[in-house]
Amino acid sequence: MFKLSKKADYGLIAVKHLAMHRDQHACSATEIAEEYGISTMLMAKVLQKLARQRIVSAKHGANGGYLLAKEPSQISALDVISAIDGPVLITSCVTSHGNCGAADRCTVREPLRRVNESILSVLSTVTISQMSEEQHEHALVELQT
Amino acid sequence: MFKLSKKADYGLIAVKHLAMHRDQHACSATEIAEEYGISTMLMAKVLQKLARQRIVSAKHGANGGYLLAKEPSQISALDVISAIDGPVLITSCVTSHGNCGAADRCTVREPLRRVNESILSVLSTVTISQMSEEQHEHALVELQT
DNA sequence: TTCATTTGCGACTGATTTGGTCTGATATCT
DNA sequence: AGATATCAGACCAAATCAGTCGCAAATGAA
Repeated sequence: MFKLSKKADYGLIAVKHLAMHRDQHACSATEIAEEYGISTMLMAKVLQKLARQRIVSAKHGANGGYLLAKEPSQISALDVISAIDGPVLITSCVTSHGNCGAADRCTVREPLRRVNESILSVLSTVTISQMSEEQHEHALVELQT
Repeated sequence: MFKLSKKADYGLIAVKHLAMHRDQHACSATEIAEEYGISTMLMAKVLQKLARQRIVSAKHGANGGYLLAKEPSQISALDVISAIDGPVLITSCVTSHGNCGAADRCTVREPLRRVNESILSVLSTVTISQMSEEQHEHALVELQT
């Protein structure tokens, strides 16, 4: 129903946390999870996915944990969300390979594809550094109607 | 995972169908469902929700069916989607009444609220009449960063 | 070297959501 | 009266999601 998964939500929280604590020690999954009252196990799983996509870098061992792998301004909300939940597709039809079987008859496919791209555009415009700022400027995103 | 429900998808198909057949006879749920290879029962249910939100108007009885209740240019994709699936909220935290319990600690709440509004803006900018056109202009949507 | 700490990964379970069906009622036209 | 539609809600099965567990591998410190 057009909702972010909790995992993606937690991912954004974690990445923002790392952005705010950068140049300090690496943050362990446990540390982050406890700070926000999230299950340790689940936060660990989320951070693993972020690490696999090279959004954060992991450090094993005692006093290990996670660090941002890029500048906060180079990480978009879309990066985080799709690292955790896979590609953002508002309909199942939009996929490259599989289609909904009624693709030939389906008249909303193409309009929805454009809506999808607008949403991708919104999500990729929002960066972690923007999410960490107090002040908020305005930007314009091209909507392909 | 940020996907439109199938019901919302079917709703858009149905409304677009009605837009293309306006000034003709009323279209029954069965007629629309068969044209696109969708379960009749399910399409009926979708149309009922659209009727309850006054997006389409229903006509009972033989030769009855549904007609658009407004001009296609006055119906947005958001209207259709939220009529079927309820309000579009990308996180559960964003709700008016309930919050996620960790609201005070949650640092992504406010940024996500702005992303949510940008998405609402995208969806409300796309109208059924636009979805029926072949030619597509470009519009600008303000993104609140 | 040994041990505690921490990430990495896959399997698993339970809860929630969603897709889809069925039944019965009500309205309307012929 | 009878055929055709919508209306409403209960209902079920399948898919998805949240969250847990166990075990392996890497690393740092005593």
